[in-house]
Amino acid sequence: MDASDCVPYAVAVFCPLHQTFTYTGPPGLARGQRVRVAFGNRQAGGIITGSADSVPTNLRLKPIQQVPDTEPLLPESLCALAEWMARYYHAPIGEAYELCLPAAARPGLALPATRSPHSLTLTERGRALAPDQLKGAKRQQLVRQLQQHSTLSRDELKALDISKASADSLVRDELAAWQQESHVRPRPAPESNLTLSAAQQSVLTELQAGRAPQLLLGVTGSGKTELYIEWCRQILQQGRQCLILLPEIGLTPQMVARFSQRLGMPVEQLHSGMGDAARLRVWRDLAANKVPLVLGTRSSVLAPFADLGLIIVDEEHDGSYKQQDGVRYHARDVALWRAHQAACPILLGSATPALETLQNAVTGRYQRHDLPRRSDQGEVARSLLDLNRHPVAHGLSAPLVERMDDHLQHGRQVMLFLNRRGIAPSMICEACGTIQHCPNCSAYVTYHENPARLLCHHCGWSHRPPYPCEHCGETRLVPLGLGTAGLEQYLQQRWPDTTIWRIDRDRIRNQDDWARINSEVQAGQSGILLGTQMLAKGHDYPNVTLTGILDADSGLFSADFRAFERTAQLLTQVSGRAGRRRARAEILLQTRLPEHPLLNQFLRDDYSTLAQRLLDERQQADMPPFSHLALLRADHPEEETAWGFLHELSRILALPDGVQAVGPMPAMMSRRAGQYRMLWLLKATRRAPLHQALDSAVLTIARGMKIPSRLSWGVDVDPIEF
DNA sequence: AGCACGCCGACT
DNA sequence: GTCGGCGTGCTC
Repeated sequence: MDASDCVPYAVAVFCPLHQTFTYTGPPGLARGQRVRVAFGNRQAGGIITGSADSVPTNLRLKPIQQVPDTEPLLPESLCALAEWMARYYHAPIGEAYELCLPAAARPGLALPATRSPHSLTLTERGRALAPDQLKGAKRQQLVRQLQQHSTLSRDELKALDISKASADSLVRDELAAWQQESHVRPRPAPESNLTLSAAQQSVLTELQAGRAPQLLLGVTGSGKTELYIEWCRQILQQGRQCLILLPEIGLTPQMVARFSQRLGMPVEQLHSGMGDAARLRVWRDLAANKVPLVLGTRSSVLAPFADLGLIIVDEEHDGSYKQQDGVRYHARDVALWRAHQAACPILLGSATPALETLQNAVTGRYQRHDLPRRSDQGEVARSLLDLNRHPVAHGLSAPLVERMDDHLQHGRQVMLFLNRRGIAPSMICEACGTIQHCPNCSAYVTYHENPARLLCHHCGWSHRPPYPCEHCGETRLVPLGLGTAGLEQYLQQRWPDTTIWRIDRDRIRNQDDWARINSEVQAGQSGILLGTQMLAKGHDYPNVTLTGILDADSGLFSADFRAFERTAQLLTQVSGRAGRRRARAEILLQTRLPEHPLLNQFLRDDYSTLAQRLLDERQQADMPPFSHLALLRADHPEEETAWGFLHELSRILALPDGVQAVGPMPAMMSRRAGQYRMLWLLKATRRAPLHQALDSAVLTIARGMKIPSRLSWGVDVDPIEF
């Protein structure tokens, strides 16, 4: 092609800069097409955002090096999403676009052909067979499943706990065959194989008629999931696509199995554990409208749905929806934007909605629906145990131990909840009394047994004892406080014949561990569950009749204004695990502050009432959702440099009316992985002036300020961590 | 973010 | 004399 035929294009280059770059290329390239360009003295991937309207005349434009695809890979809906994210989150434009592509597509090079995975289907003989004639329980189960679902993918087989060996044995007998998954879009079974309760049916009817974003308030096990599935079935039957967002730990294989069983069709998932190739396949099939439903974690809200018909955000209050590095987006808020753009319904589900969400329901921006508890759920009695008035050993007060004995003797399960924030197994020096810090972070180290190690949960630093005290150098460090590991030892010793399930990050590394322990506990054998925050995300535990919250106070003293909200959610969620289908369940909260208003309100009020009171306090204090926050962040190996950078910015920047600033000040975790973190907090009642302030801050930094070397900075809109 | 250019300290 | 420390500046 003659160079004179070339036309200028605006390209979002994948680098952290707040601007597009102009390149020349052959005419006819479209917005959303991938390119590879020479950038400085290296190559980089990018996306064409449009033709360049004002061509800079003073510089020589470089030509686009490669155009790997003939069509735009990024559909218009995702281009619009990237543009909106860059604007709303004040993120570099290239990073926003890059985030919308699967990792395999980011270098701007030709993509490998993706092969769809194999799935199992019955042969003519297999379809005619009565499963009972077959030998082998697994084989029978598999044939039954296949007769119900027609095909099962490898993932679904795994979810049903059927090995490849059992499948292969059917294939050998010519009852089933592996086939390349067809390119026809799976369809749900037309009729549900379960009946909704009257309450569920009436809420579903309301939901389907709703227009605005909708909030579904219902405890775990109130039947939210069945509602989700039945609504999805309706949307899928119209030939449209559904997105189900789940928190990080919530994406269990059981959830996938439940959806695919009830819908009678395979469903796809997207989560961090998947490889680039698998992700790319789902991504492309979504764009081609060959995948009708996705269950996914945070980043799946950025997937290229061709015809989005419904978005459901389960556990919408969950913190794992907020990305904490790079483009700091909130998947729930992005989901709201996408639903608006696609003009499709969106449902936020939670037993403990975020205060922001509840307030939107109060003002009528969202429609609220309450799903009542199931009638077979028993009463729950909540009470406080004053730790000042009872003897305590290993974190357990005498009355709690007594109640535990009683419940265990009756063959019930007991759940103990330990908030890591409160009772951390830190290391104290016997010689001088210093509690040991991580050498890289402003956090205490924690102590782990088996193998014995000091380690930092924030940067991964670890050291084998003996370790010299950071203050006096003596090697006389002993564990202080109580972690789950230490408590587990004690429980085992005190109740030697009782099963103890430990549920924390050390014991549960992946979805399989999580699924296994959940089904073990659900089997109902008497025992003690001991766990941290993860318990709040557990499933129904019908045989748990006693819940002990060992440190109800922890979290009450955090400087974070969301501390009470999070505590109320945590206490409600943990309490919600227990006492289903049992006449009476007990929840005991151990506290040193028996007069604390939040704890006392928790005893008598439900979450909605409690949350309304917290909202009133937020209004008094002019905090979110009654005002809006944004952070400017600076990280640097030297505290002074990080502070100086933000201070300089605060000096130069003229803030619009209605925007207040706080700081610069150290972040709550002021040092992490050897970097000091400083924050400059902006607050405003209305969003417009806040965004105006952020725009000029970004412009000032990018154009006018010299940025010290090794300094990293960024913006966090609607921050949840300070 | 990368990457080169450039200007001062201890090494074969 | 140079190898390399990282401060500074730039990327169409």
